[in-house]
Amino acid sequence: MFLSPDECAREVVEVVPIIMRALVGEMRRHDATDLSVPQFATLAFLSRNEGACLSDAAEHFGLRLPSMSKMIDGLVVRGLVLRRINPADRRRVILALSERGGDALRVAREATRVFLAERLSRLT
Amino acid sequence: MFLSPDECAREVVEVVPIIMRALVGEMRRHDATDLSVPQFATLAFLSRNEGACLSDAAEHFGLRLPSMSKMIDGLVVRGLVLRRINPADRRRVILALSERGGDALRVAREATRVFLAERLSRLT
DNA sequence: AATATATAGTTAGCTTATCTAACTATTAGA
DNA sequence: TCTAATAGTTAGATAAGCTAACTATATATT
Repeated sequence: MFLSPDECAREVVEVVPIIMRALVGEMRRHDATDLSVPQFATLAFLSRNEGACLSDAAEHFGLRLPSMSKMIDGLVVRGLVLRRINPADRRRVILALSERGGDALRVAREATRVFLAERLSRLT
Repeated sequence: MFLSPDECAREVVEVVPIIMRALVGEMRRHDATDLSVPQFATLAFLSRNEGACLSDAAEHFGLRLPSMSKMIDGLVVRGLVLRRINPADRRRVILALSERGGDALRVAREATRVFLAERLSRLT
């Protein structure tokens, strides 16, 4: 049965955030890597976009530059992401996963896979 | 075509938050009522659960009591929600929409409906 | 070539939404 | 009656987003 626009709006605005919060909460409790969802997503983006600059990442996630900058900063401090200046355009930055970042991403992906598989198997 | 567990995990963890943020951002820019998504969801819950107590709401949203308490507090201060002590059990609280809260909810629902309808009509 | 404009990022400081820990007040149970 | 449990609040921390204002670099215009 199809949803009316009102019902659809209700679903999106009321239900999706609840699902997301539940997921985030569960992951916080179970994820061995101790990555937040945005951190996880950022590592995943960089693994598929080696050498992206900050603006690339910000645009991909629909974030403002300062937000993205802070996000990346946390990952750089933790040694998961490498940030160096682009010699061809010294305003720009070149981002890449470090070896530890790659490891963390693999662990987080596996943990997420296990978590979701377990959850999904409980649904009808 | 079905998604592999890894792909599914990627979708959920990377794509859903982006969609949510986009939605929240758009709504912030367009919504005449100036309600955040959690505030909107809280009003909607109360409109369907007149007289709920704080724990009911917290459980429904998967939040801790202090988080829910703060949330409600903001709405009470804005005059959108009424909070009074349950005379039958004076530990409990009885929550309800005020008249203004009902109005705000109607306006927000309509704004959301318009926004989503416009967005959805642009998808294939 | 010199100056003006545009772009890429960072810093500072604010807001919202979540959490835990510790507290108060009230009810229920031994 | 004294103790346990329950409902909610307060205090304080953290994460993730924002805007405004800044620096540094590159590009464009005279």
